[in-house]
Amino acid sequence: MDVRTLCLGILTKGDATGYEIKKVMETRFSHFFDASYGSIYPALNKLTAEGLITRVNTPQSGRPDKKIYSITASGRLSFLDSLQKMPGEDRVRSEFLAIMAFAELLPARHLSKVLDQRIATYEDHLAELFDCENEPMSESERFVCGYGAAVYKAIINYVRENRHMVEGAALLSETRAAE
Amino acid sequence: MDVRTLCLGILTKGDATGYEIKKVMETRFSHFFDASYGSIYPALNKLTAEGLITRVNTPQSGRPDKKIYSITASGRLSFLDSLQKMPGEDRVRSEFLAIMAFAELLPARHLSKVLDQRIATYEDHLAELFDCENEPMSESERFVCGYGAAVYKAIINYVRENRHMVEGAALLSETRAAE
DNA sequence: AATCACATGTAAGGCGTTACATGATTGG
DNA sequence: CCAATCATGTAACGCCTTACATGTGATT
Repeated sequence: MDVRTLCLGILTKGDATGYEIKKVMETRFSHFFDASYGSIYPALNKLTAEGLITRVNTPQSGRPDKKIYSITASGRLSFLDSLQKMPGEDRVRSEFLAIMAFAELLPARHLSKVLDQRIATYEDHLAELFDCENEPMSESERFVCGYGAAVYKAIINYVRENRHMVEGAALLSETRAAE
Repeated sequence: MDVRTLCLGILTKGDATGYEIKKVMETRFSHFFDASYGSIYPALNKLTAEGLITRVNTPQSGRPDKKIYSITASGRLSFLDSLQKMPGEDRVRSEFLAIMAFAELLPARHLSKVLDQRIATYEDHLAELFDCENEPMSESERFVCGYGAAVYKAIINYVRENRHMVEGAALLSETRAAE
Protein backbone atom coordinates (compact mmCIF):
# COMPACT_ATOMS: atom_id res chain seq x y z
CA MET A 1 0.00 0.00 0.00
CA ASP A 2 1.65 3.18 -1.18
CA VAL A 3 0.87 6.81 -0.45
CA ARG A 4 -1.25 7.10 -3.57
CA THR A 5 -3.53 4.23 -2.53
CA LEU A 6 -3.92 5.39 1.05
CA CYS A 7 -4.91 8.88 -0.14
CA LEU A 8 -7.58 7.22 -2.24
CA GLY A 9 -8.74 5.26 0.80
CA ILE A 10 -9.00 8.33 2.98
CA LEU A 11 -11.14 9.96 0.32
CA THR A 12 -13.62 7.06 0.50
CA LYS A 13 -14.47 8.41 3.95
CA GLY A 14 -15.25 11.89 2.64
CA ASP A 15 -13.90 14.81 0.64
CA ALA A 16 -10.68 16.38 1.84
CA THR A 17 -7.79 18.63 0.91
CA GLY A 18 -4.18 17.46 0.74
CA TYR A 19 -3.55 19.24 3.97
CA GLU A 20 -6.38 17.42 5.72
CA ILE A 21 -5.23 14.08 4.38
CA LYS A 22 -1.84 14.69 5.91
CA LYS A 23 -3.54 15.46 9.25
CA VAL A 24 -5.44 12.17 9.15
CA MET A 25 -2.23 10.27 8.53
CA GLU A 26 -0.50 12.06 11.39
CA THR A 27 -3.24 11.36 13.89
CA ARG A 28 -5.23 8.16 13.22
CA PHE A 29 -2.62 6.41 11.09
CA SER A 30 0.71 7.58 12.42
CA HIS A 31 1.48 4.30 14.15
CA PHE A 32 1.56 2.35 10.92
CA PHE A 33 2.01 4.86 8.12
CA ASP A 34 3.49 8.21 7.37
CA ALA A 35 3.89 10.40 4.36
CA SER A 36 5.18 13.89 3.76
CA TYR A 37 3.62 16.64 1.64
CA GLY A 38 6.32 15.90 -0.88
CA SER A 39 4.64 12.59 -1.60
CA ILE A 40 0.99 13.45 -0.94
CA TYR A 41 0.59 16.39 -3.33
CA PRO A 42 2.14 14.63 -6.30
CA ALA A 43 0.03 11.56 -5.52
CA LEU A 44 -3.16 13.64 -5.60
CA ASN A 45 -2.17 15.16 -8.92
CA LYS A 46 -1.54 11.76 -10.36
CA LEU A 47 -4.84 10.38 -9.09
CA THR A 48 -6.63 13.37 -10.63
CA ALA A 49 -4.91 12.82 -13.96
CA GLU A 50 -6.02 9.19 -13.87
CA GLY A 51 -9.62 10.15 -13.18
CA LEU A 52 -9.77 8.36 -9.83
CA ILE A 53 -10.48 11.58 -7.97
CA THR A 54 -11.72 15.04 -8.93
CA ARG A 55 -10.69 18.43 -7.66
CA VAL A 56 -12.60 21.62 -6.89
CA ASN A 57 -10.64 24.83 -6.38
CA THR A 58 -11.80 27.21 -3.71
CA PRO A 59 -10.07 30.58 -3.87
CA GLN A 60 -8.93 31.99 -0.56
CA SER A 61 -7.54 35.33 0.44
CA GLY A 62 -3.81 35.35 1.05
CA ARG A 63 -3.38 31.60 0.80
CA PRO A 64 -3.01 29.13 -2.01
CA ASP A 65 -6.36 28.01 -3.39
CA LYS A 66 -7.88 25.29 -1.27
CA LYS A 67 -8.28 22.19 -3.42
CA ILE A 68 -10.96 19.83 -2.29
CA TYR A 69 -10.68 16.32 -3.62
CA SER A 70 -13.51 13.82 -4.08
CA ILE A 71 -13.28 10.19 -5.08
CA THR A 72 -14.95 9.10 -8.31
CA ALA A 73 -16.79 5.84 -9.02
CA SER A 74 -13.77 4.41 -10.79
CA GLY A 75 -11.60 5.55 -7.88
CA ARG A 76 -13.80 3.54 -5.51
CA LEU A 77 -13.51 0.45 -7.67
CA SER A 78 -9.77 0.82 -7.95
CA PHE A 79 -9.41 1.15 -4.18
CA LEU A 80 -11.61 -1.89 -3.56
CA ASP A 81 -9.32 -3.84 -5.85
CA SER A 82 -6.22 -2.77 -3.92
CA LEU A 83 -7.88 -3.75 -0.64
CA GLN A 84 -8.49 -7.31 -1.77
CA LYS A 85 -4.86 -8.18 -2.30
CA MET A 86 -3.34 -10.11 0.59
CA PRO A 87 -1.27 -7.70 2.65
CA GLY A 88 2.51 -8.03 2.50
CA GLU A 89 4.67 -8.24 5.59
CA ASP A 90 4.86 -5.28 7.91
CA ARG A 91 8.01 -3.29 7.46
CA VAL A 92 9.72 -2.10 10.57
CA ARG A 93 12.94 -0.25 10.93
CA SER A 94 13.96 0.56 14.47
CA GLU A 95 17.09 2.54 15.09
CA PHE A 96 16.44 2.08 18.78
CA LEU A 97 16.64 -1.71 18.63
CA ALA A 98 19.64 -1.53 16.33
CA ILE A 99 21.42 0.46 19.02
CA MET A 100 20.23 -1.81 21.82
CA ALA A 101 21.69 -4.81 19.98
CA PHE A 102 25.09 -3.30 20.69
CA ALA A 103 24.34 -2.00 24.18
CA GLU A 104 27.54 -3.42 25.63
CA LEU A 105 29.46 -0.86 23.54
CA LEU A 106 27.56 2.08 25.02
CA PRO A 107 28.39 4.27 28.04
CA ALA A 108 25.93 3.31 30.77
CA ARG A 109 24.75 6.90 31.28
CA HIS A 110 23.92 7.38 27.65
CA LEU A 111 22.13 4.06 27.49
CA SER A 112 19.89 4.97 30.40
CA LYS A 113 19.04 8.27 28.76
CA VAL A 114 18.08 6.49 25.56
CA LEU A 115 15.86 4.06 27.46
CA ASP A 116 14.18 6.83 29.45
CA GLN A 117 13.50 8.79 26.32
CA ARG A 118 12.10 5.80 24.53
CA ILE A 119 9.61 5.09 27.29
CA ALA A 120 8.58 8.74 27.35
CA THR A 121 8.09 8.82 23.57
CA TYR A 122 5.90 5.75 23.56
CA GLU A 123 3.87 7.08 26.46
CA ASP A 124 3.22 10.19 24.37
CA HIS A 125 2.16 8.10 21.41
CA LEU A 126 -0.14 6.09 23.64
CA ALA A 127 -1.72 9.25 25.04
CA GLU A 128 -2.37 10.52 21.50
CA LEU A 129 -4.11 7.27 20.62
CA PHE A 130 -6.30 7.59 23.69
CA ASP A 131 -7.26 11.09 22.58
CA CYS A 132 -8.34 9.63 19.27
CA GLU A 133 -10.60 7.18 21.04
CA ASN A 134 -12.85 10.00 22.20
CA GLU A 135 -13.51 11.13 18.66
CA PRO A 136 -16.32 9.60 16.68
CA MET A 137 -14.90 6.63 14.83
CA SER A 138 -15.90 3.54 12.91
CA GLU A 139 -15.34 0.11 14.45
CA SER A 140 -12.53 -0.58 12.01
CA GLU A 141 -10.69 2.59 12.95
CA ARG A 142 -11.20 1.71 16.59
CA PHE A 143 -9.66 -1.69 15.92
CA VAL A 144 -6.63 -0.10 14.26
CA CYS A 145 -6.10 2.41 17.07
CA GLY A 146 -6.54 -0.29 19.69
CA TYR A 147 -3.89 -2.35 17.91
CA GLY A 148 -1.46 0.53 18.10
CA ALA A 149 -2.23 1.06 21.76
CA ALA A 150 -1.72 -2.64 22.52
CA VAL A 151 1.69 -2.61 20.84
CA TYR A 152 2.78 0.58 22.55
CA LYS A 153 1.74 -0.79 25.94
CA ALA A 154 3.65 -4.01 25.31
CA ILE A 155 6.76 -2.03 24.40
CA ILE A 156 6.61 0.28 27.41
CA ASN A 157 6.05 -2.66 29.67
CA TYR A 158 8.84 -4.72 28.16
CA VAL A 159 11.39 -1.93 28.32
CA ARG A 160 10.47 -1.15 31.96
CA GLU A 161 10.74 -4.77 33.02
CA ASN A 162 13.85 -5.68 31.07
CA ARG A 163 16.07 -2.62 30.78
CA HIS A 164 18.26 -4.08 33.48
CA MET A 165 19.45 -6.65 30.92
CA VAL A 166 21.11 -4.05 28.73
CA GLU A 167 21.99 -1.69 31.55
CA GLY A 168 23.77 -4.55 33.25
CA ALA A 169 25.69 -5.39 30.08
CA ALA A 170 26.84 -1.79 29.64
CA LEU A 171 27.98 -1.47 33.24
CA LEU A 172 29.94 -4.69 33.04
CA SER A 173 31.85 -3.66 29.96
CA GLU A 174 32.66 -0.29 31.48
CA THR A 175 34.01 -1.96 34.58
CA ARG A 176 36.19 -4.17 32.43
CA ALA A 177 37.39 -1.18 30.44
CA ALA A 178 38.35 0.68 33.62
CA GLU A 179 40.54 -2.16 34.83
CA MET B 1 20.96 3.57 11.08
CA ASP B 2 21.42 2.50 7.50
CA VAL B 3 22.54 -0.81 6.02
CA ARG B 4 26.13 0.36 5.88
CA THR B 5 26.24 1.09 9.61
CA LEU B 6 24.54 -2.12 10.64
CA CYS B 7 27.00 -4.17 8.58
CA LEU B 8 29.76 -2.42 10.46
CA GLY B 9 28.03 -3.26 13.74
CA ILE B 10 27.68 -6.92 12.89
CA LEU B 11 31.38 -7.04 12.11
CA THR B 12 32.19 -5.78 15.63
CA LYS B 13 30.94 -9.20 16.78
CA GLY B 14 33.33 -11.10 14.52
CA ASP B 15 34.50 -11.55 10.95
CA ALA B 16 31.90 -12.49 8.38
CA THR B 17 31.10 -12.67 4.69
CA GLY B 18 28.33 -10.68 3.02
CA TYR B 19 26.29 -13.83 2.85
CA GLU B 20 26.64 -14.44 6.57
CA ILE B 21 25.76 -10.86 7.38
CA LYS B 22 22.54 -11.28 5.46
CA LYS B 23 21.80 -14.44 7.48
CA VAL B 24 22.26 -12.57 10.74
CA MET B 25 19.87 -9.85 9.62
CA GLU B 26 17.31 -12.45 8.57
CA THR B 27 17.41 -14.30 11.85
CA ARG B 28 18.34 -12.19 14.88
CA PHE B 29 17.39 -8.81 13.42
CA SER B 30 14.52 -9.53 11.07
CA HIS B 31 11.91 -8.06 13.41
CA PHE B 32 13.40 -4.59 13.22
CA PHE B 33 15.61 -4.48 10.14
CA ASP B 34 15.99 -5.97 6.74
CA ALA B 35 18.29 -5.52 3.82
CA SER B 36 18.78 -7.28 0.51
CA TYR B 37 22.03 -8.37 -1.11
CA GLY B 38 21.58 -5.45 -3.44
CA SER B 39 22.28 -3.12 -0.55
CA ILE B 40 24.66 -5.23 1.53
CA TYR B 41 27.33 -5.94 -1.08
CA PRO B 42 27.68 -2.35 -2.23
CA ALA B 43 27.78 -1.25 1.42
CA LEU B 44 30.66 -3.63 2.13
CA ASN B 45 32.57 -2.34 -0.88
CA LYS B 46 32.08 1.21 0.26
CA LEU B 47 33.19 0.44 3.81
CA THR B 48 36.30 -1.26 2.42
CA ALA B 49 37.10 1.73 0.24
CA GLU B 50 36.79 3.97 3.30
CA GLY B 51 39.14 1.79 5.30
CA LEU B 52 36.56 0.92 7.96
CA ILE B 53 36.77 -2.78 7.15
CA THR B 54 39.24 -5.03 5.37
CA ARG B 55 38.68 -7.95 3.09
CA VAL B 56 40.42 -11.30 2.63
CA ASN B 57 39.62 -13.36 -0.47
CA THR B 58 39.37 -17.10 -0.09
CA PRO B 59 39.22 -18.91 -3.43
CA GLN B 60 36.64 -21.68 -3.67
CA SER B 61 36.00 -24.29 -6.30
CA GLY B 62 33.02 -23.60 -8.51
CA ARG B 63 31.78 -20.64 -6.50
CA PRO B 64 32.63 -16.97 -6.30
CA ASP B 65 35.57 -16.30 -4.00
CA LYS B 66 34.47 -16.11 -0.41
CA LYS B 67 35.28 -12.64 0.91
CA ILE B 68 35.77 -12.45 4.63
CA TYR B 69 35.43 -9.00 6.11
CA SER B 70 37.01 -7.73 9.34
CA ILE B 71 36.45 -4.43 11.07
CA THR B 72 39.43 -2.08 11.49
CA ALA B 73 40.23 0.18 14.44
CA SER B 74 38.85 3.22 12.64
CA GLY B 75 35.77 1.18 11.75
CA ARG B 76 35.20 0.49 15.44
CA LEU B 77 35.52 4.16 16.29
CA SER B 78 33.17 5.16 13.52
CA PHE B 79 30.56 2.65 14.67
CA LEU B 80 30.85 3.80 18.28
CA ASP B 81 30.16 7.32 17.07
CA SER B 82 27.03 6.23 15.21
CA LEU B 83 25.80 4.39 18.29
CA GLN B 84 25.92 7.49 20.46
CA LYS B 85 23.44 9.48 18.44
CA MET B 86 19.97 9.49 19.89
CA PRO B 87 17.85 7.05 17.89
CA GLY B 88 15.17 8.49 15.60
CA GLU B 89 11.59 7.31 15.66
CA ASP B 90 10.82 3.76 14.65
CA ARG B 91 9.45 3.53 11.16
CA VAL B 92 6.58 1.19 10.63
CA ARG B 93 4.60 0.56 7.51
CA SER B 94 1.83 -1.97 7.86
CA GLU B 95 -0.20 -2.88 4.83
CA PHE B 96 -2.27 -5.11 7.09
CA LEU B 97 -3.41 -2.22 9.30
CA ALA B 98 -3.99 -0.03 6.26
CA ILE B 99 -6.42 -2.65 5.00
CA MET B 100 -8.04 -3.11 8.40
CA ALA B 101 -8.74 0.61 8.56
CA PHE B 102 -11.17 0.04 5.69
CA ALA B 103 -12.52 -3.32 6.84
CA GLU B 104 -16.13 -2.29 6.28
CA LEU B 105 -15.40 -2.26 2.54
CA LEU B 106 -14.16 -5.85 2.54
CA PRO B 107 -16.07 -9.08 1.90
CA ALA B 108 -16.37 -10.85 5.25
CA ARG B 109 -14.85 -14.08 3.96
CA HIS B 110 -11.77 -12.36 2.64
CA LEU B 111 -11.36 -10.37 5.83
CA SER B 112 -11.39 -13.53 7.94
CA LYS B 113 -8.78 -15.11 5.72
CA VAL B 114 -6.55 -12.08 6.11
CA LEU B 115 -6.91 -12.17 9.89
CA ASP B 116 -6.21 -15.91 10.08
CA GLN B 117 -3.14 -15.52 7.93
CA ARG B 118 -1.86 -12.63 9.97
CA ILE B 119 -2.10 -14.59 13.21
CA ALA B 120 -0.35 -17.56 11.57
CA THR B 121 2.46 -15.36 10.25
CA TYR B 122 3.13 -13.78 13.61
CA GLU B 123 3.07 -17.17 15.30
CA ASP B 124 5.78 -18.25 12.88
CA HIS B 125 7.84 -15.18 13.64
CA LEU B 126 7.44 -15.82 17.33
CA ALA B 127 8.57 -19.43 16.94
CA GLU B 128 11.67 -18.28 15.07
CA LEU B 129 12.53 -15.91 17.87
CA PHE B 130 12.18 -18.71 20.38
CA ASP B 131 14.58 -20.79 18.30
CA CYS B 132 17.08 -17.97 18.54
CA GLU B 133 16.82 -17.99 22.29
CA ASN B 134 18.46 -21.40 22.46
CA GLU B 135 21.54 -20.14 20.67
CA PRO B 136 24.36 -18.60 22.65
CA MET B 137 23.69 -14.89 22.83
CA SER B 138 24.77 -11.73 24.61
CA GLU B 139 22.39 -10.09 27.06
CA SER B 140 21.78 -7.23 24.66
CA GLU B 141 20.80 -9.58 21.85
CA ARG B 142 18.54 -11.40 24.28
CA PHE B 143 16.91 -8.08 25.15
CA VAL B 144 16.31 -7.30 21.50
CA CYS B 145 14.83 -10.73 20.74
CA GLY B 146 12.66 -10.57 23.85
CA TYR B 147 11.37 -7.19 22.69
CA GLY B 148 10.35 -8.70 19.38
CA ALA B 149 8.67 -11.61 21.09
CA ALA B 150 6.76 -9.29 23.43
CA VAL B 151 5.46 -7.26 20.49
CA TYR B 152 4.48 -10.33 18.49
CA LYS B 153 2.64 -11.80 21.46
CA ALA B 154 0.78 -8.55 22.01
CA ILE B 155 -0.26 -8.48 18.35
CA ILE B 156 -1.43 -12.09 18.25
CA ASN B 157 -3.36 -11.57 21.43
CA TYR B 158 -4.95 -8.33 20.29
CA VAL B 159 -6.04 -9.70 16.94
CA ARG B 160 -7.52 -12.82 18.58
CA GLU B 161 -9.45 -10.83 21.15
CA ASN B 162 -10.63 -8.03 18.89
CA ARG B 163 -11.14 -9.41 15.41
CA HIS B 164 -14.84 -9.45 16.05
CA MET B 165 -14.78 -5.66 15.83
CA VAL B 166 -13.77 -5.65 12.17
CA GLU B 167 -15.55 -8.87 11.30
CA GLY B 168 -18.74 -7.41 12.68
CA ALA B 169 -18.28 -4.23 10.62
CA ALA B 170 -17.75 -6.21 7.42
CA LEU B 171 -20.80 -8.40 7.99
CA LEU B 172 -23.00 -5.40 8.66
CA SER B 173 -22.04 -3.65 5.48
CA GLU B 174 -22.62 -6.82 3.45
CA THR B 175 -26.05 -7.20 4.97
CA ARG B 176 -26.83 -3.61 4.05
CA ALA B 177 -25.52 -4.17 0.52
CA ALA B 178 -27.74 -7.26 0.11
CA GLU B 179 -30.89 -5.36 1.02
C1' DA C 1 14.44 -34.15 -11.14
C1' DA C 2 14.12 -30.40 -8.57
C1' DT C 3 15.03 -27.38 -5.08
C1' DC C 4 17.74 -25.43 -1.53
C1' DA C 5 22.03 -23.62 0.37
C1' DC C 6 26.12 -21.52 -0.85
C1' DA C 7 28.29 -17.16 -2.84
C1' DT C 8 28.78 -12.52 -5.15
C1' DG C 9 27.55 -8.85 -7.68
C1' DT C 10 25.25 -4.93 -11.08
C1' DA C 11 21.75 -1.87 -13.17
C1' DA C 12 17.54 0.26 -13.37
C1' DG C 13 14.10 2.01 -11.29
C1' DG C 14 10.72 2.89 -7.41
C1' DC C 15 9.36 5.30 -3.70
C1' DG C 16 9.92 8.53 -0.71
C1' DT C 17 12.24 12.37 2.20
C1' DT C 18 14.37 16.89 2.84
C1' DA C 19 14.95 21.34 1.82
C1' DC C 20 13.30 25.12 -0.47
C1' DA C 21 9.67 28.61 -1.94
C1' DT C 22 5.64 31.72 -0.26
C1' DG C 23 2.72 34.04 2.87
C1' DA C 24 -1.75 35.46 5.82
C1' DT C 25 -4.13 34.70 10.19
C1' DT C 26 -4.75 33.46 14.92
C1' DG C 27 -3.68 32.47 19.63
C1' DG C 28 -0.71 32.67 23.61
C1' DC D 1 5.78 39.42 18.89
C1' DC D 2 6.50 34.69 18.08
C1' DA D 3 4.90 30.35 17.03
C1' DA D 4 1.66 27.54 15.14
C1' DT D 5 -1.90 26.63 11.77
C1' DC D 6 -3.48 26.92 7.35
C1' DA D 7 -2.20 25.79 2.34
C1' DT D 8 0.27 24.09 -1.84
C1' DG D 9 3.91 22.69 -4.43
C1' DT D 10 8.85 21.43 -6.79
C1' DA D 11 13.58 19.64 -7.29
C1' DA D 12 17.27 17.14 -5.83
C1' DC D 13 18.74 13.48 -3.85
C1' DG D 14 18.98 9.15 -0.91
C1' DC D 15 18.25 4.75 -0.05
C1' DC D 16 16.88 0.50 -1.09
C1' DT D 17 14.43 -3.22 -3.80
C1' DT D 18 13.82 -6.02 -7.84
C1' DA D 19 15.34 -8.40 -11.46
C1' DC D 20 19.09 -10.10 -13.73
C1' DA D 21 23.55 -12.71 -14.16
C1' DT D 22 26.26 -17.14 -12.85
C1' DG D 23 27.20 -21.63 -11.16
C1' DT D 24 28.18 -25.86 -7.86
C1' DG D 25 27.01 -29.37 -4.60
C1' DA D 26 23.91 -31.55 -1.41
C1' DT D 27 19.52 -33.04 -0.23
C1' DT D 28 14.83 -34.76 -1.09
